[in-house]
Amino acid sequence: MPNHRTGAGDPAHTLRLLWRQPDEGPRRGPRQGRTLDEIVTAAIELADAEGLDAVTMRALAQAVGVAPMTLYTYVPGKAELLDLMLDAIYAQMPRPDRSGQPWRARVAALARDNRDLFTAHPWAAEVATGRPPLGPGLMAKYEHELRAFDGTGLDDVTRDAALTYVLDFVRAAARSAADARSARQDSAWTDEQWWAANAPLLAQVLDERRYPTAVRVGAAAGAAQNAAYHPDQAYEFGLARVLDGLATLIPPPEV
Amino acid sequence: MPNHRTGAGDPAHTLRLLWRQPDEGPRRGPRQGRTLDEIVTAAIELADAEGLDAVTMRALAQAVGVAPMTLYTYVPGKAELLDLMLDAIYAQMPRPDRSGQPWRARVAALARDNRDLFTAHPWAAEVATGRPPLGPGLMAKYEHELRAFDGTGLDDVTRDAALTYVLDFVRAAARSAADARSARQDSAWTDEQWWAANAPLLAQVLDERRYPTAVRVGAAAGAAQNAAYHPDQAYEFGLARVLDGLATLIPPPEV
DNA sequence: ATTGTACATCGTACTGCGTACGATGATTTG
DNA sequence: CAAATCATCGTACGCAGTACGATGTACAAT
Repeated sequence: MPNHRTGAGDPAHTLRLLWRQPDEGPRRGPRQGRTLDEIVTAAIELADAEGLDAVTMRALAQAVGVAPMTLYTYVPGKAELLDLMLDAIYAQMPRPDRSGQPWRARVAALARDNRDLFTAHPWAAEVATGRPPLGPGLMAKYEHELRAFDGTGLDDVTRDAALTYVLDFVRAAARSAADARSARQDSAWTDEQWWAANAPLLAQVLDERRYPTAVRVGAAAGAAQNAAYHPDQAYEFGLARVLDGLATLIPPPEV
Repeated sequence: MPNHRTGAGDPAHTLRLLWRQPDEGPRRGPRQGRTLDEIVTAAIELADAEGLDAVTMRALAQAVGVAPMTLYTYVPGKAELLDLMLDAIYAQMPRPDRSGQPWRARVAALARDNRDLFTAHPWAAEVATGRPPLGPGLMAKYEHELRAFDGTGLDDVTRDAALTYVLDFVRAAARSAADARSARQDSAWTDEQWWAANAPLLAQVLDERRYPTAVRVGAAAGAAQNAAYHPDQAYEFGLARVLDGLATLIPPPEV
């Protein structure tokens, strides 16, 4: 699959699409038979159901009932479509008021909200957002998530760094889970079968005197997660570490 | 680019290649004109210089001076080639004895070693290793890195989880850096130009009353890193958090 | 020395991707 | 009603991984 990445299109055009600013001017010629939202929604559904690789311009065109090239009258190209998809799912995230809770609960909740996002839309974890889709969805998300650090005493720069740190952790965990998922789909082998196929051959070449710690710890870790990689355990362990790591920056509440 | 992933080939065949176990039996017919190591080395050099996307079977074949289809006599397919490439760069990593140092220094050093790996071979950060290349390189790496937690009192399962946590953090940081790098290469815009192109249009649509925190913090963060994303700062901040997070699991040394 | 077999090499071709280009026809403006 | 504009879409191009089969080489058996 291509390296999926946001912000790859013309910035001005992309921004106009994200904020749904129609070109003004006389509207001659036939009207468009679909809306931009219909296209974006169909693309998201396709990605949810079959993965980002399944979102080809031909497949998407078929899903909305037009010819492939017709899509290019709605969107300059696939790059801009990805920005629109991401901003749309950001916009749909829940944003409850959590101002009454302590910071640790608020940050844990923000992590959970993002984890849920990646559960509902696993493809989103694959997309590189170094140049983020600066649309209304991302803005609302950013505004809401920064609020999780209200009252922690962090300065603005550190607040942004802390949020980035939490989001990067959740994304990395989601990426691992998504990788495992797509490996399961694409490959003829399940994880269990794959490890089982490797084990006997590995035993032949693996010298326990050469790799004593690796063999012992690997066996223990393998047994603890049933031979297959268990993303949930890694997530829970990591989230606890993330919160503890942030706690050293934040003074405990006065009791 | 395809979703790069290790462990996608036949496990038995892949393992045999990783551990360089030649098929026995009578060797009839012409000898091969290249060695597997030559192929793998050329692929790594190509990836280092031009990125993983540049490692096409055609380009690699040209680099080693054979026809594209000839590569398939050395390697069953591109999937197995990736496993070989990764295990080879793992094997080359430095593994100094750090048993005299405190755990925090040892873990910081292991993070640095991995960061250096991804600096030398940025493409490695893009590869999903849910089904890792179980070759001599990975084994040596795993053995050495587990030793960083010697004397911390962590049980084997937690030790593995802690190592995974650190490695995932470094990989995620490297992936962001690699994304930024490839965005710079592929796009006609530099990061600075891209943000500069967005700023004025964004100012028009961005309502400060609607997103007060986002606008304030975003401006502060942007100023602190010169408008462009700065991976080094995020890495330093994150690594300190990672170590603090692990410290809550590990009793301080007796003085 | 000769022959048969196994194997390395490689040319051709298939499918599927994003999308450039240009023809067609529908709709609105003058 | 004519002209301008624009949505729609068929065709085609380059590039990816690699399946298939032809060609020729080097060793084993005779």
